[in-house]
Formats: sequence, C-alpha cells, structure tokens
Amino acid sequence: MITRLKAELADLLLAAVRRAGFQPGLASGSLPEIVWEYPVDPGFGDLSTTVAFGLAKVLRRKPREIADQIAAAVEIPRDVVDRVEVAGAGYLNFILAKGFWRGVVRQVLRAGPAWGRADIGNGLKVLVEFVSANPTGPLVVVNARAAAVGDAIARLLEGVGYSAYREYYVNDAGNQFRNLALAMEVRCRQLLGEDYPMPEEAYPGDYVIDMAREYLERNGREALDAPEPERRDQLGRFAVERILAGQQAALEAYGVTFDNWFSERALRGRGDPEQAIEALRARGHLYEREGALWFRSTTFGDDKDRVLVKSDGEITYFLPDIAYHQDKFTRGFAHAIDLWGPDHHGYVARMQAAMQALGHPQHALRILIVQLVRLMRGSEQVRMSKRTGQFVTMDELVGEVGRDAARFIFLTRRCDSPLDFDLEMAKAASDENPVYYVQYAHTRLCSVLREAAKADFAAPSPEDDLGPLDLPEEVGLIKQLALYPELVIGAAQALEPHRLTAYLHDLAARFHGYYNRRRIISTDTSLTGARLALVAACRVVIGNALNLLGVSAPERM
RNA sequence: GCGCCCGUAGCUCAGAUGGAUAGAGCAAGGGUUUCCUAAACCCUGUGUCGCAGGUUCAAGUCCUGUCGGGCGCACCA
Repeated sequence: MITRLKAELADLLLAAVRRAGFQPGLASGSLPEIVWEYPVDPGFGDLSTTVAFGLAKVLRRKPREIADQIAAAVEIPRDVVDRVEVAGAGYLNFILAKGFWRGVVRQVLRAGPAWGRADIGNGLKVLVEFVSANPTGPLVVVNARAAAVGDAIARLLEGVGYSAYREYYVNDAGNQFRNLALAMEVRCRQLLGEDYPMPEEAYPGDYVIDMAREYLERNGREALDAPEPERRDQLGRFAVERILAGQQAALEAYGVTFDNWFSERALRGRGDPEQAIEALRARGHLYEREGALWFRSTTFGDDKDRVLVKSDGEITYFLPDIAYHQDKFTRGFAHAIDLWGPDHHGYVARMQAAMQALGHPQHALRILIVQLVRLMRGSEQVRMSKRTGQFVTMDELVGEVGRDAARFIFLTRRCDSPLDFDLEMAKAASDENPVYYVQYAHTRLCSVLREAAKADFAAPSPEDDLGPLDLPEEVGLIKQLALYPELVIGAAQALEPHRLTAYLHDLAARFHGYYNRRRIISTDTSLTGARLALVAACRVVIGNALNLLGVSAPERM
C-alpha cells in the first residue's frame, strides 16, 4: 500500500512541477523521475524526495527555491498526508497522517500470512539448484550453509509469486564416481583379508569401510568376481545410493526437501551431452583444434575457449554440465539459479557463455557463490581437514546447535562473504544468540495475546479502533511493518535472504524496547485493544518473515 | 601475469535505487523484575568507510589508479 501511495504522490508532485512552470525549462519538456527514500531520522518525515536537486541542475536555480515552489504548488491528499516540508538544501519531506499508519495495521491483520506476498513472478517457473555435493561422503558444514541459503531463496521466490523448484544435481558419473567405486572395491578386498593397497585417487574416509562391509553382508563375495566394468559399477552405485540416502536424511532433518535429485548418470545415458554438442555446433560456436573439440566461449566474454571433447575422445566435465543446464530450460524453467562453492568460481563465466550460446537471455542463469564457513568454538577455530578425514558433518552441526539456530545464522550474511560460525554462540540460550532474540520476540507477542485472551479481551481485529496508537515508538513499529512487503520483493530480486534477518532483528529490537517501556494490557480497554492489534500485526510479520527463512516461529519458549 | 570478490568500530559483519549526524551484534563496564515470559530492556565509547585521484549540488555506494587479503586461471572434477 505504501508503494501505491508513493506512485500517487509522485503523480501529484509532477503535476505541481508542471503547475509551477518548470517544465518549459526542461530538456524536451520531460518530467523528472521521482525517487523516494525513507529518512532514518523521524524529524525528516516519513517519505522524502530529492527531485528539487535534479531540477536545480537543469534549471540552474537553487534547489531550495525550487523545492519551496513545488511544496507550495502540490495538492496533497489531506487524509493521507499531514503536511509537506522543505528541509536542508532542498529535500521535500512528507509527513504522513497518523491515520495512514493505523491503516497499515488493519491491512496487516486483514492479510495475515499473505502480508508481504506479491506476484511479481507471475507464476514463472524458477529452478534453484543447490548443495549438489559429490555423492562421496556425508554433507558437511558448508553444505548446511548452501542448504539454508538455497531453501530461503526458493521460499523468497515463492513468496513473491514464482513457482520455485528445488533441485539437487547428483554427480554419479565421471571421475568422482570412479574413485568412489575404486575405494569400495579396495575396502571390500581388505575386509576379505586380501592385501590391497589404497590407491592415491581413492576416497580414504572410514565411512567407505562401513559401506563395503554392508555390501559384502548383502551380496557376498561373489559380487567381487564379476568382470571389471560391471563390478565397479555395481559397487559405485551401491555406495552412491547409501550416501545419497544419508544426505537426504540430513537435509530433511534440517527442513530442506528437494523436488528432484537429478542424476548425471541418467543425463549421460540419454545422450544429452551429444545433443548439447549438436546444438552448439548448429549455432556455429564449436571448432576443432589439435584433435580436440572446442567451444568458442570467448564470444560471450569468457577468458579463453574451452575444450568439450579432449583429443583422446573423452569428454570434459564441462560438457555434461552444459547439457544439464540446457535441460533446465528445456524443462520449461524461465530462470535457473545455481549456488556454487568458491572452488567453482572460475566456471561461472564459461557456463554463462554456454547458456548464451544456446540462445538463452543473459540473466536466465544466475550463479551465486556460497563462501566457506569457518567453525569457531568461542575464539578458537575448529580445525577441519578433508585429507585426514576430520571434518564436522552437517548432522553433527545441526545436532549440536539445532536447525533453527544453524539456518538463521547462515542467513545473517550475504552468501558470497565468508562466515565465522561460532558454535558457542549458536548454542547459547541467551542474549548473545541472534536467533533466540528474534524467536523470543515472537514468543512474547504470542504470550501477550494469550494473556489478553485470559483477561477476556476480544481477539484483535482489523475493525478495532486504533486511534489510541499515537506514540512515536508505535508509529515506528508500524512503519517497519509497512516496509515489509517492499523488503521481501527487494530481497527476492537480489536473491539476498540476509536482508530479512537484518530486518527481523531490527523489528524484534523495536518490539522488545516497546514491551519493556509500555504496558500493553492495562485497565484502559480502548488503549489495550489498539495495542493488542499492533501486537497481533507484529506477530504476523515476524511469523511471516521467519517462515520465509525456513526458521520456526515458536509460540512458547 | 590475467580475471573476479573483498577491505566500514577492538572482533565479526549490515549499510536497497548515489542523498541529510555511517549502523548492528560480540567483547568491556554500570543499572532495571510488587506488573503481559529478564532468552528482555536502559545507559556508557570508538570510525582519516585501505590509500590517492576523478565524476556529482551530493560518494561507504559510481569511475580510474594503487596497496593489502581471498579465490579462480587444466585437453582435472
């Protein structure tokens, strides 16, 4: 509703500009664009614009004078705008009527869970691919971060009207797979007492031993006597299946469910990589050199051209990846969003080049880099090393700090910024913990409403008389609630869920302060009724926002 | 060497479209509970926004250069 108000006021301002006779002085008689901002200082009003500065430049007059003239000429809707002031060097500050803010409370109560929802997505299908860890071991801490971010982005997109689809790409083919299968075979043979050294490229983790044992128990040793390609294949598939089941269980315990686990093996089996080659060839983006087949990615801004088929006839990893991304679009997704680890940073340009080469718009594929997580215990870093097999798994992390804390903390930073995750803080049931700070605000809001019901106050409703809401801090709270829908849209467009955690913290802080200073339930029934409506509205927004992050909003703690 | 990202308070980081005095959390110290959950609140400080130029009425934000840190630069995955 504030968006509509801004548009309305912009029209009135432009009319004023015209009436004040500025238009003839403007190039081609065009009117300026009205840009609104929300002043931090309440003394500068509720909405502010700097049009006068822009006009000053073209008209070669002082911005202050221009602002004065516009202010004098503008016809303001009295029911919504209390007054317009010119301040500073030429700001036009609008002070909105209290009634406008009270109307926001009504709107929030009326909308409930729908407050902050939008339909800018028009139902377009968006595929969000995230986590996609190699099926060679359990998920680790950084995967938990990717899972939190990816799921929150999907939720955000759903919140603004896209149809989001969560997908996990399973690298069950290629070298990673071969190395896993190799490790399985070696472990099986070792378990059977054969003297078999562990090759360099095989996976050393202990969990492979467990899987090998299980495999032998089920299938017996004969399975190892099968001829080479089948033997490894069978071992590898067994291991992948087991590992994926474990990853899936970890993700579900974390509250993340994928719509699809996309198999690279299946993709290769269908011949998609070959089709990708044909598609690129048909568009003239391939050439042969020194026995290899190259993709001219430099056409689309990549540093150098890339090999798709090596001179020995083997395909590179890049090719099935192109085929996979192409498949996303042929499946009807309008947009694809990838979350990659920092080690894949260098692939961004070439993948985007490939999609452009296949005729997709430049922004059809968006790739985000999820930076690493440094686990801390207080001020000490928890050392991890893949080589020695010492790493903290996602299960361990979630088991130790809980899923709400983990998810929320992962969402407090932009995803391309490295994150220090302090286990002590994440576990603390105290004021150091940002998660509980916000959740506790929600709990408090619920608690107040419960108490009010006990004291026989009617449940808050949009029809309540909100006149008594007059305090600056009450208006401040309402303003925050009013901004929420715009915030959600901005966060969704920028794919930045961390804006929501920051917002939540701010809203929670305002409420905690209000709660401590003011009595909500009192003997003044009309005041109580109005404040309860505000409380109910705050609860709606905090609940909605937490929901968008995939963090629970407890009624009791 | 080339490309990308980052450099904001003691630490970890926010700062939407350039706008009015740059914000949180943590850490440190002090205070608040006859009353709706103290997992809360209130008070007390710090900043040449890496540096230097430039664009602009206005730059933490945009441009160029520079220094420092991270990452990427395979006919690997």
